[in-house]
Amino acid sequence: MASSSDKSKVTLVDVARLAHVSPSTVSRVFSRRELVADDTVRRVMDAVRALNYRPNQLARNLRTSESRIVGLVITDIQNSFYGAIARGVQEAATENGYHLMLFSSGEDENEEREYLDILAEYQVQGIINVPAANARCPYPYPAVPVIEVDRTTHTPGVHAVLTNNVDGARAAVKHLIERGHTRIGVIAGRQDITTGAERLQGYERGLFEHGIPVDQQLVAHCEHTEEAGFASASKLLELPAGRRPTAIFAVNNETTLGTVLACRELGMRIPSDMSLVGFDDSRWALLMEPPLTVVRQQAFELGYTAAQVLFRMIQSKRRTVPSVTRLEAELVVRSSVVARRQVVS
Amino acid sequence: MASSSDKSKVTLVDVARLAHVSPSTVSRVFSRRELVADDTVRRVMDAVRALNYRPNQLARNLRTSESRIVGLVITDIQNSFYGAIARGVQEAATENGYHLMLFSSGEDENEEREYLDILAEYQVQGIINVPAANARCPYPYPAVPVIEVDRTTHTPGVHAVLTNNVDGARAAVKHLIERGHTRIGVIAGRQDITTGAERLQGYERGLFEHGIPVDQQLVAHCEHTEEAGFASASKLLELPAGRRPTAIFAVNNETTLGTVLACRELGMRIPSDMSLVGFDDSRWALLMEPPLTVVRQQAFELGYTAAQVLFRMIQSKRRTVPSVTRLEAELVVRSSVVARRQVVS
DNA sequence: TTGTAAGCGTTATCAT
DNA sequence: ATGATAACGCTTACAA
Repeated sequence: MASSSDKSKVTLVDVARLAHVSPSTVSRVFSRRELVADDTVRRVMDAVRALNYRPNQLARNLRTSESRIVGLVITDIQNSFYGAIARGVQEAATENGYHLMLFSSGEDENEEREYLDILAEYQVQGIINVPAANARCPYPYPAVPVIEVDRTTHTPGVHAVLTNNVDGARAAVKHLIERGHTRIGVIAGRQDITTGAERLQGYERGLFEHGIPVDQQLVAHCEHTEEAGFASASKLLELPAGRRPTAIFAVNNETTLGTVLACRELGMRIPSDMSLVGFDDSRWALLMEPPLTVVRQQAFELGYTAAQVLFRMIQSKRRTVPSVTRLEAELVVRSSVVARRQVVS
Repeated sequence: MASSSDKSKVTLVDVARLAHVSPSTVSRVFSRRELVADDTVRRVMDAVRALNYRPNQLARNLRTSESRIVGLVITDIQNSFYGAIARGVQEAATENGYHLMLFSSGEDENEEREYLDILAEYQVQGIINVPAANARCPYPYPAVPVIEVDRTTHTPGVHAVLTNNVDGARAAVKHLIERGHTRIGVIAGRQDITTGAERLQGYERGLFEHGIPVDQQLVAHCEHTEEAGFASASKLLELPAGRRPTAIFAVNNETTLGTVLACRELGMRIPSDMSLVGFDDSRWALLMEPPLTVVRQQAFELGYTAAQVLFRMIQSKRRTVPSVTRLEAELVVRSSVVARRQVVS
């Protein structure tokens, strides 16, 4: 069992001493082994094993100024959508020999700012960020590349990997209209979050393309939370019969959840009393009764792609021209939309 | 706008030069400000702002050997149960001025081992780990404190924060029995994962307490995944009528999901054709039709508590006596269990 | 109250 | 192929 339970940290120098070589040789064994004689490598590695030596990355990184850490700041780690993004980022990071420092900002721009600061102080080599609403003057660190994912602040020079929200929302609205709905409510989210804004835009465009005017009474703005979605949906559902929507489009998974709960609370059946299309797929969308029709984002790919873009930036030192990647969203038709006898206007 | 877009890193020395003080003074302004004259502090802070200086944590930590990083290794970041644990850990970490390095092992003991190595190399001050199945000789780093969460390897000397799985499972079985079920199937998970083992044990004890013998035909072992749960549940559901269970208890959220899908696939209605109790609550359990009766774990608290224990260890240098904390699980009765006409045996 | 100097554990440069 | 030596950016005795 040797000395494997040594309390004190064992360093390069200890290994060097035991192997009867200089510290530089030990270092070379780890970085550029081909420059070291086979026999010496063996001796060094024996010592490494004997002492159970592991290089101190802090020291190594200080010297090389390569932390091999990337930062990920999301708004809510408990939302499975962001969980999937995180998994995508982690997979790409691992593939590239990087590691992940993770923060969840809770949609608070100050917290977010603080986390970005901390990441910079830890000399991360890149940051992937889901910018919180309102995130103002965003990136104080021209030295570290930042990729925005899911949402964007439109900061000049910043890369972004986003969903094609406009087309996703249009597809949802088109589906609803084709099934005979004309009074379509929308839980529109926040307009200072690009996903909310773009999805509302897609909603409006979808209506416009079918010659249906936007009725502001059917547009409910709210926080991107289950509670806010519940409240907003309730308002729509409590409209008098003639002005009440026959269908609702909710722009993210939290508000969709709130909408389902609101329907349940008011005793409205989906889809017979109210049709519903959500944004973001999830297990409960499938297991719900009826299974929910949704616009599915490529969550994992969002994270994975963002990380890819980041590593490409890191590799090719020079500032690449900022790109915006849009991943397509896909309408998944299940059973939460009823076909209405169409009254052609 | 000054020189805020400097490309090259600005260091303590730059600040010192600009403020006409020594590096140590600048350092003291950041660590022990009360030792520095007010006037000097002002001059230094002016320089800090002018240069947009941020301390290099890598260097600082190398010097102090305090990385202020804790590692978290979970098995699946996309599982909302572990997402909640991660959130708990992050919250506690932030409260204590620590930061989180996150890895998701995918239930692979080799990956897990690699991540633990990496964390050690980054000089993390503690590790919170959901040990993967089979994780053999677990912690090679007596120098860094490890807390196991959710599951334990029973390694001597390691702290653990776990759910009271036995009682949770007993409560589920008791509930089923009280509703008249005697043929209760169990999707038992893996026995080399303590959660699986303990929940099966709770199942057996629950039966025993009511004088019902364990029928091995009703015990299905499987991976902790949706697919495996689906397969195992299908086998149970396809048993000939007389030997088929009237109710199923599934030991985690993934296998519960698989079980629901299996029922759906075979056209069996819950609860009229088959009653079901799951382990782990989630949004879909609530939204399902019928809403699912589950044993709810305190996921967030699991993570938060584990981190608390860890920070207590870090603070009080000396090796504390290893503790096992058990958090209670709570039966949440919804509508997935039907009451049967009881045939008293 | 402030400055000097040594050193944390590595790697890079230059010799040999 | 290997070794001496000087950094990397910071903290901390110790001195002044």
